[in-house]
Order: sequence, then C-alpha cells, then structure tokens
Amino acid sequence: MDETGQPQSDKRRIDTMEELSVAIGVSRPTLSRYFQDPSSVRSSTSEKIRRGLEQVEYVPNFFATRMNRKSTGMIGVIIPYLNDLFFTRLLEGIEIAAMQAGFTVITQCSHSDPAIEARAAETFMSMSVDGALVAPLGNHSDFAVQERLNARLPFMLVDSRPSTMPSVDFVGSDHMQSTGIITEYLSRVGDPPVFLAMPRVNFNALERERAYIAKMQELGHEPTIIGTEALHPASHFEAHGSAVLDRCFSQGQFTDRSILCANDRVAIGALHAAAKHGLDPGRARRGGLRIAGHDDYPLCPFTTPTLTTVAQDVEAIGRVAVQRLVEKIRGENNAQSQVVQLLDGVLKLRESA
Amino acid sequence: MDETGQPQSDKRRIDTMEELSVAIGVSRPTLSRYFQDPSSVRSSTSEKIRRGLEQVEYVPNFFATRMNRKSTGMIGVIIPYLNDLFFTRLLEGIEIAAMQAGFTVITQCSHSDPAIEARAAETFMSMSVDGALVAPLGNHSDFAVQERLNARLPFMLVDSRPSTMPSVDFVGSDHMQSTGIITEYLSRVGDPPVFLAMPRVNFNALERERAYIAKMQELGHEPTIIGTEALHPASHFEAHGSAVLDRCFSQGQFTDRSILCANDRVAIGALHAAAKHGLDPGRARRGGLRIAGHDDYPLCPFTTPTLTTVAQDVEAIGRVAVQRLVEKIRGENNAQSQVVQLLDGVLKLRESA
DNA sequence: TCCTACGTTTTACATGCGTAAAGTAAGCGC
DNA sequence: GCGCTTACTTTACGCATGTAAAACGTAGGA
Repeated sequence: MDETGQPQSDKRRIDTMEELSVAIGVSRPTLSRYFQDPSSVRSSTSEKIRRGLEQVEYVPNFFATRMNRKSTGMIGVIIPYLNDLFFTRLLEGIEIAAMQAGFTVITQCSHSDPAIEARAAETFMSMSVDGALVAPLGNHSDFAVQERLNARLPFMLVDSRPSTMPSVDFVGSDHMQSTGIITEYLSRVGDPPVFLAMPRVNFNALERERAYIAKMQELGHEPTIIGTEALHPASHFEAHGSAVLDRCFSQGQFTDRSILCANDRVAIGALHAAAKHGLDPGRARRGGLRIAGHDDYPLCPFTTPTLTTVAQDVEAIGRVAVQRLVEKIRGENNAQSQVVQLLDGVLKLRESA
Repeated sequence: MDETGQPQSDKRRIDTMEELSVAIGVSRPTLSRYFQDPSSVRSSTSEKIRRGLEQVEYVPNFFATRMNRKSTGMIGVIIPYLNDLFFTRLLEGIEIAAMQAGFTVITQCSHSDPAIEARAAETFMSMSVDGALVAPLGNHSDFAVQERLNARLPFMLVDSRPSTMPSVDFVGSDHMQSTGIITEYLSRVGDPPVFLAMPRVNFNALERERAYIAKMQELGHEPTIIGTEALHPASHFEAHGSAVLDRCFSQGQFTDRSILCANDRVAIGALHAAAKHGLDPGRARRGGLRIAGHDDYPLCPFTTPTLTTVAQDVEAIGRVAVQRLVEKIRGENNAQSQVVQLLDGVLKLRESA
C-alpha cells in the first residue's frame, strides 16, 4: 500500500494515548496533562510531544476525556425552531460568547415538539453539561422537564419565560419598555395604534399584548387588538399578518390607522397585505396607514417600504445569558440571588411608520 | 430536608447503573441490555425495571455508553453560518431525517471561520461519529481537513463542493438546470437577462454564473454579469444586491432589463434598489424592469412585488444527504460507486418577473 | 559531596458502562 | 422426577482516559 506513495495518509494513525506514549517516548499521564494544558509539562517535554504529534494522526477520545473530567466544559442550548432569523442571531450570540469563555456549545432544536425538547434535556443531563440555556417552546413546553434541569444544574431561560416559573433565572427583552416606546411613538405621529397580535406560540406574544394595553391605557387610549386567532400554522408569522390584514382591508377596516405588529415577520406580512390593497404605509403625512414591527429583523431595511420597528439587541441577549450562566457555573453568583436581566429596545425609524 | 415535603425532588437521584441495579433488584448487565433494547429482556423483568425507573431519577451516562458501543449513533453536521434561512431549512431537513433514521445529530457552525470549521471536524473524529455531512465554507475552507474526514469515516458534502474535490460524494442542486430554466424563462418574456452575481463566498456562486453563461450562449445571447465585486461583508447579500443595482440605476443602466439575481437575498436587495428609484419590477408588459431570484427563500411570497424565483427543495437535499450517508454507514452502498445527486429546481412565477 | 526541594514522571487506581463467559434458576415436555 | 431450553445473574475484563500519590531526577545550597 505504501508502494503507491499516495500523499493521502503519510501519517501513521494512532488511536489511544497508550500507543502514542510509546511512539513519542513519554508516559501516558504526561500526555494527558499535556492535552489539558501544554504548559503544565516541562517545555522540553512539551516540545518533544509537539514534534511527535506532527508525525502521527491522533485525536484524543472525546468521550473518555469528558467522562473523567470533573467539568465537561460544555453548555447545552435548546431553541424551539431554526426557521427564524431571530433565533439564529440568538444562537450566534450564544455560540460566540461561549467559545470565548472556553465552553463548547451543544445545540438541540425542539422543532416545535415538546417531546423532542424533553429528550434534549435528558441528553444534556446524561452528558453532564456544565450548564444549560433554554429558549422554551411556549405553552407546549413540558415545564416539569425544565424544573428538573433547573434543580440539577446551572440553568437559565432565554428569550421568553412562562409565568409559572417566575423564580428561574432569565435573560430577555423588556417588553414593557420596547413595546411601550413604539406604541408611544405611533400615538404621537398619528392615531393611536391598533395591535396586530401574533399567534400565542410563546409567552412574549402575551407580554407584548399586555405591554401595548398598558401603554395605551397610560396614554388614555382605547386598546384594539386584532389577529389573536391562529389562521395558519403557528410559526408562519408572515402568512398570519398578511391574512389578518387582508381580511380587514377588504372590509375597509384600519386602512388609515397605525398598525403595530407583534413582531417584524408579522409586519412583513402586513406590508404585503397593504401592497395588495394598493396602500402605501407611512407615505401619508397624517391620517394614513402606518405599519410598525418589533425585533429589527435583518430584512427590515430592505422591505418596501422599509420597516419602522424596535430593535432588540439579540446578540446581547445571547452574550449576557452566557455570561450569567458561566458565573453560575463558576459559583461566582454571590448567594442565591436570582438573575433576571431585561434588555431595552431601541426605536428604528424607517419609512413604514 | 424531606420534612419540608417539597414536591421538587420526591425521586431519589441515582448516578450509576450499579446503584440502580441494587435499587431495583436486577443485575447491572441486565439493565445495560434493557437500556439498549427493552425487548431483549423478559417482559416481566422489563416491566419491573420500568416501574423501578419511575421511582428514581436516573439517566445513563452519555459518555460511558457511547465510549463502549461499537457505533455511537451520531452524525456530525457542519454548516458555514446560521443567519440564512437556506441553511436553517437544510439543517431542519437533515435533523428530521436523521431522527427518523435513529441517529443523533451534532451540529457545528463554522461562523465563516476556517479554523472553527477545522476544529469541528476534529471534534467529530474524536467523538467517533458514524458519519459526517459538511456544507463547506467556500474558498476559505481547509480542504485538507475535509480530506481527512473523508478518509476516516463516511462523509458527504452538501449544498456546494469545491472543484478540487470532484470525487467526494455530494448532494446539492443542479445549477445548470435551475439557473437554466429561469434564464430561459426571462429570455422569453423580455430582453435577455443580466446576471447580478453574489460575492463568491462559495462554489455555488461560480456555478450559477457559469450556468447563466452557458444558457445564454445556447440561446444565442451575450451574457452580462454585474456585481462580482464584494462591496459588503460577504454574507450581506441584500446589501450587496441593493448597492450594486442602486449604482446602476443611478447611472440609468438596466432600468428596463430583466435582472437575474444569484440568489433571493440578493434579489430582495435588488427590489429595494428598484423601489428606491421608483421602479416597479414586473408590472410592465414588455420592455420593463424585471427581477428574479434563486432558491425560493421563505419570504419571496411576501415581498413587494412578490418575487419570481426557482425553488430548490432544500429539505429534500438534507433528507437525501442523510439517506445516502446512512446507506454508507450501513455499508449498503454497493461497491465504491460515488454518490452524486443533483436535485432539480422548479420555476415559481410571481409578480416581479 | 551530600542534602533538600522542586518539578516531573511513573504507578496505580478510578470512571461508568459494554460484553463475553460461566454459572444458576425457571419453565416445559416427557 | 429428569433432561432440556431459555432467561437471567454473576464474575470478570475491557474501553480510553483522568488523577492522586508515590517515585524519580535534577539543580541549588551548604
């Protein structure tokens, strides 16, 4: 075989540290220490090992290493679904922050299925992850599973949290603030806004409704909420927004109102319904149709018209969640003080409102 | 502690099979067999174990189990970045198919960094995954790493492949077909299309350019390609498309041409540029501006105007990739015949072209 | 030259489970 | 009651590594 002189595998493949130790001429425990921290062995030894490794093909067995270490250096993340740029940005923030903190992230996606979510939690426990971050599915989540995780290891909820778990650590948005400022803005530049809800797939849906109602009452306006019924599969937000407004516009309703959408994907659907009915959101000075969203979805600057919204710093949510979790893992969290961090939104004024 | 009667942890926590075996009154090897296949023990025993497990809190140690099994039941997936609904759909297709085939998916995201991509490959080898699926970064990928993976375990490329690795198994789109049909369509309803390229972040970018050129030559037209220069960070496709066309339109170029964009995200940017210049793609009968994309990004039905494109069945790509990989893992792949499967695109006629 | 101290290496045991081999108990037909 | 099969238990070892404790070597100081 060597006769062929193929360049593919000039390096001898070695499968265990034992073999490697005889190949290099160093004891196995010394190798073990080297792999965990090359500076923990004498520099001459370290150099000898490094040169030896260049001659062979060897990777330490992941399972054997993790099984014996006191800490696995892994954190588990569960998110409800991937088909949403909000969650991908969240995940990106989490992964980058975790990487910088020296942790490996294991991501599991629930695919909107509580059974999968529960299985992912089981997996994390059986892997002895150092900590877990969960963006819950919503009403369908199996809270018992999350309670178990929470009781067993450093645990935090991200993005949304059930009202039934008020004592669990949490990092997310301050909906009272974010929905509040855009409600107020819309009230100033036109008629008090109508709230176009999203299907209540998670707790944020309800929180934003409540924040809208609270702000409207504070401003002395009558809240109006439409679209609470689910016309489409829960996560088809654009289709939902489009269908609800299409029906309204067909009946001549709300064609000259400000419409605050529960999130940007609903708002993109709303823009589509407006275009279909020949309406041009945001172009009229007063009294015309306006559409605004929430989140600052990456496509907002490119819609027609561009979408006015409230930006959530999603990556910051991910980053902060990791920071707090790592503190909990390291036991830096003085006492049992609960961590609840709500990040503010920032108004993004564009064309649509 | 029990005195408080808190419901949180009425179950005794057990950490090893050894403990569990004495708690239930069954031998440890029997438990081991039960966990691998409950039907491999007598039904009365199986029932006894099941009842016993309800009384305690126990999860088998993931690492210890995987370390000793001949097969880990895991497949590793590497994707270049998450902030693109194309890749999230691909991942979804992969995860669902893998789950149905009884495999656990470990996903690693390169975040556009070859070093991270290489580390992910190392991780997969050290975890002894049964197989790996890689959607490469593009020109920046470290091909040596992929060669090592390919030499070591069942391996496939997905979505795009470097021309330097023609012999590696691959599942992706047939760009000659997909880009071909939309080029032909555009040529029929208007002037021969101009091709708005995307930054050459991966091999598909070049393949689509080539497919466009080939079809144009076949039709006897002169190909015109714009936007090959990267004006923005590589993955900001919308910004790229918008900036390139904005410049053209400002100079009065291409305002009445058909513009075929390398993908839908570029096309969404193109629509934005059109709107900015008061152009209304697709509305004119003949001789007016038309814009078309590629991929059938989930937002295409909601843009203004809605976007004509070629749909790739992304989930099918993921599903097929998993199927072929599983066949390779199970050794069902008769002989060393190379697997190359290219899926066709389907024209989606909407308003913009 | 000898002793001491420090850093490194070696020895030995541990981790949690898979699995083979051998022994034991239960079920069945005669 | 006997032999047989089947299912289970017991015993033992293996997996690839971590890690504590002991042994070792070397350099520095007296």
